[in-house]
Amino acid sequence: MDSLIRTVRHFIRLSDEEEKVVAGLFTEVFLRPGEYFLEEGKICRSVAFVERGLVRYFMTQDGNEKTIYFSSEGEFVCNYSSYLPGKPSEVSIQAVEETVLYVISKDNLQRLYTDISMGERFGRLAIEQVFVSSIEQLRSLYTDTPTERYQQFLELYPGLVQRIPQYFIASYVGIKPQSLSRIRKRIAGGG
Amino acid sequence: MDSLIRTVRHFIRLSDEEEKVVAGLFTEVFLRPGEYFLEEGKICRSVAFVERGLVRYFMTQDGNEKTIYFSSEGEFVCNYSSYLPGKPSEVSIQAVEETVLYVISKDNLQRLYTDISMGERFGRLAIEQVFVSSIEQLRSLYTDTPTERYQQFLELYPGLVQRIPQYFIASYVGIKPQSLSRIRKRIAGGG
DNA sequence: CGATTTTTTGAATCATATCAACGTACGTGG
DNA sequence: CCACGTACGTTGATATGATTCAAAAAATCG
Repeated sequence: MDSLIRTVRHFIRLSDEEEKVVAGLFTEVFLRPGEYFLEEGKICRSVAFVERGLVRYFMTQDGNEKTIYFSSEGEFVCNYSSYLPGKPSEVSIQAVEETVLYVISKDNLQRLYTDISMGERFGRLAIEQVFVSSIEQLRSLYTDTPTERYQQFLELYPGLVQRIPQYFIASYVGIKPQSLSRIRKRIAGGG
Repeated sequence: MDSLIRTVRHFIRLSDEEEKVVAGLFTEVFLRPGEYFLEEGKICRSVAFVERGLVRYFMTQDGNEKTIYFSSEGEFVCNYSSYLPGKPSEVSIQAVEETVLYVISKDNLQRLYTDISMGERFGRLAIEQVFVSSIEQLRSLYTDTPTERYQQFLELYPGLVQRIPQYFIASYVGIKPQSLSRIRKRIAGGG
């Protein structure tokens, strides 16, 4: 739980006693590639911290999947659109590779907010961080070309291209696999 | 300040005394159409609540503006990508019509967090709400066509089409004004 | 009313989508 | 160890929809 506690400490001060409380609120969950943290139609009732590995968020539309987001080491995982209002989720969250999560239930997160002295502050700062990264993704969708977005993906998740199917990346970039294939060819060739 | 206090009360309990404190932390700001809450390149140092009117977020790219977001009555306005890390803003926030804002400085917001008993909770809940709407916009960009997004805009901001230039809406939808004009023609015609 | 801004329209162009076929890699079972 | 099936990636031809450039029409403002 080291990296989780370190992350909490990055946001707020924790007494040694509180550290134990926090650690006790999370449970370790192992996911093999393809296993789910959240399935479409179900209500998201927990938040997770990625200790190791990678997950993707995807939606099913007209029979095929659209990957819209990735979360990797050190990031928090949750579909807040389902978790916060308690509505059935429109997206699934699935492990892309061998993944270790520290999962906290809604009830336990409430306890963290109330029992830890700076708990609410932690909640606010953590969500602010996730929020800023989603704004950046929005900006990129508005202003960057698919080619640029693919290259940014390469920088953001180095080494990942080799490990995951290209059609995950294609839909994250906002295009079809065939088009990504052509873009890659163009990049490799003339520039 | 009624609607602001009502919104705060929607999230947390406020004593009568705290209500006065909160009201004292905000200042009323009037903006005429075209005036700015935040200009590109400057650091966003406050958060605002829209009492009346409408603002747009836009970026300048290759000489022309791209509107990426609107905030209207009852919503909080801030470029968190600038406000939170204290970096120069890449976007401007501008009044589209006659707008009344209640503005709170970063310092005063900190006071709200610390001096109001459930202040941190309010901060968390308020940003959660904004966050969920940005996720919805992301989802829409990934899965909806420009035509669908335009129709959703009509539903989301009814009556606004008549009051603001179409090229604001076009870039919000993610297309050029000429294309929106053609889409509108298609919708008006065959369906 | 005249000037300026915004919207519409047309024609040509560009990029991605689509449909379909083929190539390649991987893993399983014979 | 090889043959086969499946999943993934590439490629080609064509279609679709948005973009671009340009100009005209319509709306807005002083």
